[in-house]
Amino acid sequence: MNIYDIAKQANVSIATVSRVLNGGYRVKDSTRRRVEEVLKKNNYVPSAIARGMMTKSMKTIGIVTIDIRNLYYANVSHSIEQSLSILGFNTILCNTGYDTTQKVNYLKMLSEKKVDSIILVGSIFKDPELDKPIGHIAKSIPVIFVNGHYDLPNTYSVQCNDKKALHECVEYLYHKGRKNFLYMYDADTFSGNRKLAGFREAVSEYGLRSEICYVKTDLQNSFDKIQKLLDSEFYFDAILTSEDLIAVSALQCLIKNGISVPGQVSIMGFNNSILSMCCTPHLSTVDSRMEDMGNIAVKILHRVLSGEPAEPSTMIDARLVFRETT
Amino acid sequence: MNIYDIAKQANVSIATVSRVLNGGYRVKDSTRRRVEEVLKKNNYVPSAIARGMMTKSMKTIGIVTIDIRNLYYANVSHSIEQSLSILGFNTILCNTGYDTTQKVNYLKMLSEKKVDSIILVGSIFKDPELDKPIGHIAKSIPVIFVNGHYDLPNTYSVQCNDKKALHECVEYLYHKGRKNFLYMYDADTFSGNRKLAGFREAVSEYGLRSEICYVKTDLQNSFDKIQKLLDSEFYFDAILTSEDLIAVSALQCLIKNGISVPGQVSIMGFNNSILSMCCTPHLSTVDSRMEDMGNIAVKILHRVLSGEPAEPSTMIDARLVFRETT
DNA sequence: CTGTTAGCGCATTCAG
DNA sequence: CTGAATGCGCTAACAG
Repeated sequence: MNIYDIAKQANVSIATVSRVLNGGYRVKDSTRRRVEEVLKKNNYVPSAIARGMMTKSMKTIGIVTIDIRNLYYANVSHSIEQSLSILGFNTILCNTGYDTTQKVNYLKMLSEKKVDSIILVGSIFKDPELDKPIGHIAKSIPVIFVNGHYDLPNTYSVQCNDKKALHECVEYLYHKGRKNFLYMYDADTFSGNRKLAGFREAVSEYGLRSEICYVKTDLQNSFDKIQKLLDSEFYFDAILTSEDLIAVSALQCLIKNGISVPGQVSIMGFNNSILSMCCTPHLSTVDSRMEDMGNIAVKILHRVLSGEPAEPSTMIDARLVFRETT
Repeated sequence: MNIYDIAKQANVSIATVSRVLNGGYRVKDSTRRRVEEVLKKNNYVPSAIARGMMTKSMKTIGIVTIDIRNLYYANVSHSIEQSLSILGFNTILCNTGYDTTQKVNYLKMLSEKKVDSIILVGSIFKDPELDKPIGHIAKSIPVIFVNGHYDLPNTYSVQCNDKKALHECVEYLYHKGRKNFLYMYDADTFSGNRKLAGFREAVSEYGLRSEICYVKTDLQNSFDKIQKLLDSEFYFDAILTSEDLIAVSALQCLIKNGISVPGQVSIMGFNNSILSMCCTPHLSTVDSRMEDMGNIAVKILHRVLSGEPAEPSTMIDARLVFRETT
């Protein structure tokens, strides 16, 4: 069932059918109704792919993330997908994992499918192998980075001011009398690096003792690392993390060791995910405004696609949320 | 840059270019190499949409879920996406929410994009408005239900035996001496109904006192409901839920009220999500094998798409996992 | 307001 | 092994 069939049944030309399909302007009311009737009767569904052939657009965008099971990616992706859907776009989801080859491969698939844009959410590392593919793609379609940044033309980024947030966390706890800080992080992403930088900056600004510890995004691994630290000589009275999950694990470990939180040690997570409400005591954390990030990314994209000028880089502030672990 | 440009540069016809693009059979080694060189040099990317025009396939499937932020949907979707990616398919993600209109609209968009199949994960309710659209779609492409079921031709389902799982939970706690059961559920999905049925069946089989309570998938709402129940006359010593999140909330409420878990009350969640490990004590729960469900769904789909026969309906057993709340 | 025509970029006959 | 010709279903001029 295509427009030819419809045209025949309605006794019009395919051009007319196409017109009513696209808003029905410049077509007489009576014939439009006639065509619409035939359309309904046959349960006609236009082929977006034939349409895309002409318009050069399938009205779909690709979103590239590490792993949608991670609550941060899930939240941002959801917000992007919803905003996009309102604009009539569909979303191709790509879970690349941490492997560069995978990422390159996904980017290639998206290129072939002629997506209207690609949004990379937090999935970019300081990986030189990605420079070329991304640069190449940006030559034909806009590329948006959510919590990432590439200094390339036709590239836009929306970031959360993670650095400032970490700085403020340290500052807050310092004013509460904390002097020995542990920072646990799980990823070398752009965002991860900024958080780390914020921590380092603040810690040196206030002349604090500190330790930095890399862990996997995994409850057990974080737990073990904390336990090891507890058994070592490093004394800490404040733990900051790059992810709620890590903070939850740290919290559990401390409690198991009979350490009072926030009595002896303060803990803060990051992202304000549901996890922060599932542990006891409830976790203080940083609201990285995942939903806003997604919405803003789409707003920018929409502007770019409409040919309007758009900020190449926008940064929004996180918000500290204090609950029971500080 | 299209095959015409390539053909010209390589001094061959477009047919030859097309051949090397599709495996390079029936083309002399030397000319194939020549074409491949031109391909590389120009950084040629074939247009999946033009290809789709002929082949009637864009190599993409649609996955329809309620909300990817829900850990259950995220896990299943992730597993589907990954399996599909290996087969060369991309995935269009749709978060429909609970609104029927939205669902119908998404189904329409997917139809227009000519996806090779649609996988509905747990997103189907006993909603008669969906019968027609789904039935219509199934006429042209296979439709797979993950934790759902429609008795339509060209329709396949993979389900977790939720009913049996709930039955076993009750049975287990009964043998531990529990006699007063509370079941809290959050959704009227196919799966939700089966869980409820399993609970009812077991509770009546063992002659137990029981109460059933609907809550929103939301910490606060569950908490309030439990508190209200605590203040009422209904006494319970076992809580079963349709979702880990609800169980976590129940757990927190009991603890706040000074009730010992599992001393006085046992609690079990459902899904074995990361949430079950974030609370204290760790939640006993049901492993609904989210990853397996996704893999199986894709395996079935692959068979159907290859023209091989496939089971219209497959059911796998859940596994109870006992931690610290039972 | 409506119809005719020409592609979009590719896969696929069918000849050679 | 290779090329010429055709069509997938639609949009977009361009005429009328």
